[in-house]
Amino acid sequence: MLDLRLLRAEPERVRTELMRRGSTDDLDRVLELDRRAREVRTRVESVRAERGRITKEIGQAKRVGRDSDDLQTAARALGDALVAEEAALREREAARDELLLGLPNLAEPEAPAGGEDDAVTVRVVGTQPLFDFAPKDHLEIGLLLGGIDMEQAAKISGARFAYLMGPLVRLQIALVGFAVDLLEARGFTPVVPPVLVREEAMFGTGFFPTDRASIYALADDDLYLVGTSEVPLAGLGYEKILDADQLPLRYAGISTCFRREAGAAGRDTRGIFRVHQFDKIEMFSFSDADGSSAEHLRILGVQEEILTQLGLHYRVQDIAVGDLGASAARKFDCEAWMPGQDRFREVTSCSNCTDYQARRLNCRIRTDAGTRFVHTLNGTAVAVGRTLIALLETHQRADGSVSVPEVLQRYGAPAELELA
RNA sequence: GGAGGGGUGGCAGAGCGGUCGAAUGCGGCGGUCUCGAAAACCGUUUCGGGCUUUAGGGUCCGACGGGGGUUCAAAUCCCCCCUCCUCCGCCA
Repeated sequence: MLDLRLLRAEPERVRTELMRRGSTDDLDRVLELDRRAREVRTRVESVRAERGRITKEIGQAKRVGRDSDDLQTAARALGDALVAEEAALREREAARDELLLGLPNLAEPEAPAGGEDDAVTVRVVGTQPLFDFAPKDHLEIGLLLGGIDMEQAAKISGARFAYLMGPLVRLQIALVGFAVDLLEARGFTPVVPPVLVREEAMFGTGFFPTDRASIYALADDDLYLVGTSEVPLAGLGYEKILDADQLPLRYAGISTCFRREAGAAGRDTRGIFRVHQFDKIEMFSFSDADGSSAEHLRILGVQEEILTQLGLHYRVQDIAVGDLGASAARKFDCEAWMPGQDRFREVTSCSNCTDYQARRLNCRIRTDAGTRFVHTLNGTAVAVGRTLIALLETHQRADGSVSVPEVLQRYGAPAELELA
């Protein structure tokens, strides 16, 4: 959520900023609704003040045993007059807030202009793996290894589900162990969070109302399956005033993630690249306003460290403003080379949400000048499914067997994955 | 799932229709005292919002888990929800 006071004080600046992201329609309506809401609020509050004065007088009269019927009549009249005004106030403020909630965050000035196709490549790391045979894609390899069964998953759960089996489970466990060790060494406290959350958490992180269609909802309970542990990790700061001295607070969430993939019909239908359920380790930081850009780069650094240690060829993309999620002010994606697709595909993503989520979550620190919203940041450490794809395809051999990076062997993975 | 008891400021804890944004204690901050410190003593100490302001403030409204209701008036009475605790049942 944007700062309403900023909208009032510098509407032109906000308009220019929102123009970069392609949407200014609601801004003027928010300002107009706000003006109208405050108009009523001023009236309502002065009537309430008047009634309060009379009510106090009644109390005094009662104590002395004096008659107060006239005062009571006057107070009742004021109260009756308030009913309609208060309803109007609620209505106008609700209308204003609903639109305000839908406005996206202001982008960092450095974020590239444009949309989906306008991401700027920051750097390319490693070299493209070369094969003296036609490289297979991860599904072929997975089948040869006996590590993936999607046909049977389709029968019991539907499209975009998979059984991960045998050697790939070993690989996942090693990946998780490796990542948790590295993250803890970088100051991130490991967390296994709730994956079912209330709608407040979804609003607080900005997934509602914008991305409601991508979230699974339970039919019989008012709970939602998280699409990322970013949601419950952000929830650690919900309605809280944090200790400023303890920032940045860093957490690494380990969870299964659930996504409906509505609107992605027909896209990436092969294999486990885009599925409804996957496991992910996610970094999340609560930072102060001054430190968030540095924290963002720090998170990106950890992501690159992981990809490098896994022996993957990747590039870093600076995402253009038009392609940012509602909460993000700046976003970097790491795209790993996937030989089976012969191109770079997203494996991690990290966003600086500045104070946008914090304002919705009401997560603050106390300063000499009062309370201030923190900044929140999130970034993928390991998205298991997509990382497996990159690993299998990058380290494959002609017969379909796969060599395993040394770091993962240290965490219990076999030196190579043999054909089933 | 059943029965009962709680949710009040950073924490503990009183208040149970009006003078209560809230006693008291602890903690925090400022000061007195001291060479310095401790102790003692004095003062101060919630958050959100409207209006206003020569920018330090002034003024008013709202908030006692959340929402609704009764009343001239609700922390206090009634209803619903959330949540914590105790006991019973069930369970990895």
